Amino acid sequence: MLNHAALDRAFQALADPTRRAIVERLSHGARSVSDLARPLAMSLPAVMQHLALLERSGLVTSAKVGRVRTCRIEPKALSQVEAWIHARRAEWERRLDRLGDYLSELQAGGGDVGADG
Amino acid sequence: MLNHAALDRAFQALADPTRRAIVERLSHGARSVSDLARPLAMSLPAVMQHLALLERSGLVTSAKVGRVRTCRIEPKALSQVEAWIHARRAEWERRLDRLGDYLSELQAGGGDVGADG
DNA sequence: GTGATACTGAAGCTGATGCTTAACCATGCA
DNA sequence: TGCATGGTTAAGCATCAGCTTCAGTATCAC
Repeated sequence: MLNHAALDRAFQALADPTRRAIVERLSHGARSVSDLARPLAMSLPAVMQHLALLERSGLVTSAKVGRVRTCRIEPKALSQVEAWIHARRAEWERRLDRLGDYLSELQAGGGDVGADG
Repeated sequence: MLNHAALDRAFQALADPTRRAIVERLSHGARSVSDLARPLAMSLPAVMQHLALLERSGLVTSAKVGRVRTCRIEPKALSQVEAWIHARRAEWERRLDRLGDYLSELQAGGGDVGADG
């Protein structure tokens, strides 16, 4: 399980459109730093800063061979972010279901709801 | 489908720990503004700014009855963020699978890989 | 060794973000 | 009518995020 701080970094990493573009790109295959930088309208150091953040967040790993650093996605971190969102949505929908059930019951009985506030 | 800008706002909204705490809280049921603010170590206006951002992002909706504004989760927006992450992870894993298949084939044949860079 | 390529480090600028305080408005209630 | 409650607005401030440029270092090809 991703701890609080790590989840924090992961969400923060994904908040930036450039970094999401990088993740999207990397989902199609590992890429070198300058390869990732080429289509982006910014300097190489700027891209490196994004990559550093992605790596600190655990979403991306990289390894250097010779002078080329190759970056790739870390699917585990990605799936843990996914899990967090899913859990919140699932909990909400579970509640709605229970409320639905309760309201159905009431139709055959009587009383007060207390709703969902 | 969530457009680019909306997805952007949603990810940005979730980047902040306070806002994620609010979403987490709301997943257990709708809440009023001051109710949400109570456990948070900040002023009410600060919480309102977070809520405004969450609402602009589409993750949260709210309605005012009398003087009380009640906030609730918008599961659709949440699931679209979830979908984005899932798609990236799925794509990466699909690639890994194909690469695995290819490598298996090679073991029964011969040639060059071209790997995943 | 020389030059090109690929990346790295550091400093600095600018606008956005997250907060604060100090008002203020609207509703509920005695 | 007057006071408490719940929310809202506006202004200001400190910090941070994202970018730039400039100046490196390491590797590779010749």
